[in-house]
Amino acid sequence: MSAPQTPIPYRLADRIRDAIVTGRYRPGSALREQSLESEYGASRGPVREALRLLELRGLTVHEPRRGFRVRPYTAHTIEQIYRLRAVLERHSVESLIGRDLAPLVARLEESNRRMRGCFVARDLAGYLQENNTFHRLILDFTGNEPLRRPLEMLNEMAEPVRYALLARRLSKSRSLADHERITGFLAAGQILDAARVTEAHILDRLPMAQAAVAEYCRQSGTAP
Amino acid sequence: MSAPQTPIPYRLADRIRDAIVTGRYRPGSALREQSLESEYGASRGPVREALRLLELRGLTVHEPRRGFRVRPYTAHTIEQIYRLRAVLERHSVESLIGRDLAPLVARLEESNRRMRGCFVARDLAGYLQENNTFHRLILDFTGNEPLRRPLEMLNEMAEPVRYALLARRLSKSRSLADHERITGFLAAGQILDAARVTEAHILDRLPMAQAAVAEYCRQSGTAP
DNA sequence: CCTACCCAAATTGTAGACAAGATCGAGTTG
DNA sequence: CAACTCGATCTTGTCTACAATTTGGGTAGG
Repeated sequence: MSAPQTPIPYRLADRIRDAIVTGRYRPGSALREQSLESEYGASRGPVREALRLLELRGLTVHEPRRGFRVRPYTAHTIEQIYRLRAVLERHSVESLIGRDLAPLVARLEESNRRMRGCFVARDLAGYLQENNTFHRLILDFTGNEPLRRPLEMLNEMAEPVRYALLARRLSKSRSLADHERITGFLAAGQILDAARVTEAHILDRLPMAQAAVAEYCRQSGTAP
Repeated sequence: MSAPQTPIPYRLADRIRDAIVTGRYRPGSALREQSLESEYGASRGPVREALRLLELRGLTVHEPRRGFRVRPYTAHTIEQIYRLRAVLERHSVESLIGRDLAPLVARLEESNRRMRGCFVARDLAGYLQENNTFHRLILDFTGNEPLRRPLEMLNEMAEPVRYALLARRLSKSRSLADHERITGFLAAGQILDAARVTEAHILDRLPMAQAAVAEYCRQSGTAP
């Protein structure tokens, strides 16, 4: 009768993720199993597993016998993440060549409408979420399974910085216009143009992200 | 006094990895904790962690309450993996722009010499390993940390197919010639040419990989 | 000031037990 | 005959407790 309950490590990973993204756990700081155990009321197994799940999502790093830490950042790292994301998102759009894009375009237009709604309502959280939805719709439609994990990883890695940006109210809405251009090109079957705009769409934000990363990083602890 | 030993899950993951790559565990087949426990003489904790480590390397997949399975493959998946690897390796070479490549070139030439040695000695295993070394040398030199995990993942995913190819003695040595061309371009500072050849170097092998994947896949178990 | 040793803290490994969910087959029903 | 239901059984999920290694840092001695 009750919905099949998702295992503790997954729910735990989401909660820890939020703490990382919102900056409560600083980049480079140690995540000690005992602390997390008592903080979240779970036992060792699930805690370790949650940390491994977060490693899979790019938010933690682990060194044997040294434990887990929040992934450390530098401005240079952020640049590498954004450039890589640009390349991969472009690749995902290019891989749409030869497909019937009508169903995808319909969903993208719907997403754009919702995003516009969030924009006029000043719902920044919803706006950001809809932004992620747009890119996820494309990725899902490609059906490119090997591409999913790397892209999700890079997106998660960039999420703390995006949150820092949000807190400063920067970058209010180049996104929506870009998304509408991309959707338009896809609707017209001009895939390569859509891919080019997608790449630029991501690279455009790099400067702001680099400005925000300084905010986000205080103690780095960039151990080799 | 004793050497600092690497934790059990890591050694265990390597052993299970070998069994997957060599085809002893078929793609899509279930990896049950109890079986692995008794087979390798470790207890459930380390076994579960080893399976998570392999998920991080792209060799296993996990569904909550259903357990771990060897990652299933299709010919289509292999194509996606190779195309993605081509894009990423190209990106890694392109990111060398503006660096002093002398130290890298020296190491690459050394690797090429070793590879030639393996070739004349008909040491196929060493040849394959040296092949991986070449690409790893470039990746390490870029210092692009966010790029490392995705590329290693895709490489590991392709490893079972590569092994199947090796078993059939196919594709004996376009690699060495390609590597020497790439090294030459890098030595001459022609990065973009090196990047182009790198991309082609990987895409060239796609047809053979697709031929081999049929060999490797017998029972797929491609559960949604 | 530097080195060697020692100790506290953290991670790692193991065992046992029970709960919760999934799998699969037998039996029943439409 | 097909589909569905109900359990028995297997597997994963979770917790507790204890032992073993290793790390990191502090202290004493040269």
